[in-house]
Amino acid sequence: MKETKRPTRDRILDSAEQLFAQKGFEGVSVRQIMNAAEADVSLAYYHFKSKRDLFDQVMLRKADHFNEIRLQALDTVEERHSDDEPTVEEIIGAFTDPLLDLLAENHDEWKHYFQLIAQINNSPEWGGELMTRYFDPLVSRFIDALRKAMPNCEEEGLYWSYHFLSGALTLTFAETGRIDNLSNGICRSTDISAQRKRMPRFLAAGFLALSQRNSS
Amino acid sequence: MKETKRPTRDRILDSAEQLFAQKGFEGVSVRQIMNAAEADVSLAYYHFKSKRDLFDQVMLRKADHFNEIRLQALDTVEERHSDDEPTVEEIIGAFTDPLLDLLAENHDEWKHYFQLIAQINNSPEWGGELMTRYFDPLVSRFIDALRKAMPNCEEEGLYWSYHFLSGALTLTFAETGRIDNLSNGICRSTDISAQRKRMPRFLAAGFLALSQRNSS
DNA sequence: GTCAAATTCCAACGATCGTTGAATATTAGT
DNA sequence: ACTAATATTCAACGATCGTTGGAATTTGAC
Repeated sequence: MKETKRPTRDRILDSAEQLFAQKGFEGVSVRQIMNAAEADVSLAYYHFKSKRDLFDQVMLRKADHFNEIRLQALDTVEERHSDDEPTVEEIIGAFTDPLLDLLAENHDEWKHYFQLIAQINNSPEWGGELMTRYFDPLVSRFIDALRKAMPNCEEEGLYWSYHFLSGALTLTFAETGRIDNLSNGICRSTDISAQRKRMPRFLAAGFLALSQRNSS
Repeated sequence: MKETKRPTRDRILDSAEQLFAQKGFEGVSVRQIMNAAEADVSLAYYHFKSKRDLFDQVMLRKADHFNEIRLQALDTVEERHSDDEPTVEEIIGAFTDPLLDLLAENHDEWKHYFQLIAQINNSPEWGGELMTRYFDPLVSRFIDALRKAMPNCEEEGLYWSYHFLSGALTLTFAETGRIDNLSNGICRSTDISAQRKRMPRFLAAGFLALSQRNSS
């Protein structure tokens, strides 16, 4: 039986995604990436313009699908509530659950991309620019939906709530193993169902707590 | 008037802290650090054993103070409630407010250390180990306090709640400017008082939402 | 002022970095 | 089979990497 090999360009992107996610952009050399991809160093510069371009293509490759499934989930939620308003927890679930589904169903394929985003999001150098470029249109749609679900929420509270959500979500993606250490094995970084059960509820409660204008 | 210069070792640590925070460990060379510190390259290896040792000393330098002020804040809260139980929001406030105070009162001195921790916490390579090494004793004490304040909370929910807290907190520390972009200037990454007003309330609501054992 | 210790400067090491040009092999269209 | 485009290999470029040994200087105790 003939072994059909994965195209070189894809193998490079795969290796780059994994190594960038583990060591960061500067922590990995082009040679290491091409070693992992089992291809000559110079092929990196045949298929991509530069190391930075390779990095951008890694980000781009999955960003669309990343956004689409969440947009679909939001559409589904909104269609289901054609006459009334969806709950905050439902909206947040549409934001987080599709990603947790990806991880649960195809962990090997998505794990490193998620870890990459976790690092980007918390990088002072790239976090502001890259996250904005790749995910802001989607995020804005979700914030619109949340604003409708919490008409009394002040704008500032809405954005800070999303910010807290973003931090909680991306740290979960990072799968650093810290929660495993801290909890002495009670929790596991890779336990997707534990996350799905708790994250939307935790975050929805936070949103609602900031949605009530009050003095204190 | 004689200009008394900051000791070389401290200048190296200062520059290293800033550059590691901005570009990551591998993103900065020892030469760049020593240039910023206005000292010869080889002095890095007189005062420290290696680049990695320099990094560890940067982490260590402020970790103790980092932990102490929060431990004090927790003690104060517990003393204030010698007869009853402190609220979840008070405990979380003791965890976050001392840090926000540092940032508010001495932003230039602490900003980069906070950003460094934000990156470490989300790094698959170092997050698990380093955060555990430097902050776990303190975190365990806070989790103990939270467990007492929410006696019905299941252990797993408790740890996941802290995990979400940790992600929200560290992303806030990262000051990436993303919330500035997303909110069109309504929120600013550096607005400490906005964070202090919202973070404990948001997170306390999340904790409480997961503290009630229920079926769903 | 002397002398030893602590600190700084200078020059360089081998290794690895991102990147490139040109030669070679493979594929696809005719 | 011939050709043109696509893909891969090989060797190397200058720059920079982390690190070191040793000479020169500054400091502090007596």
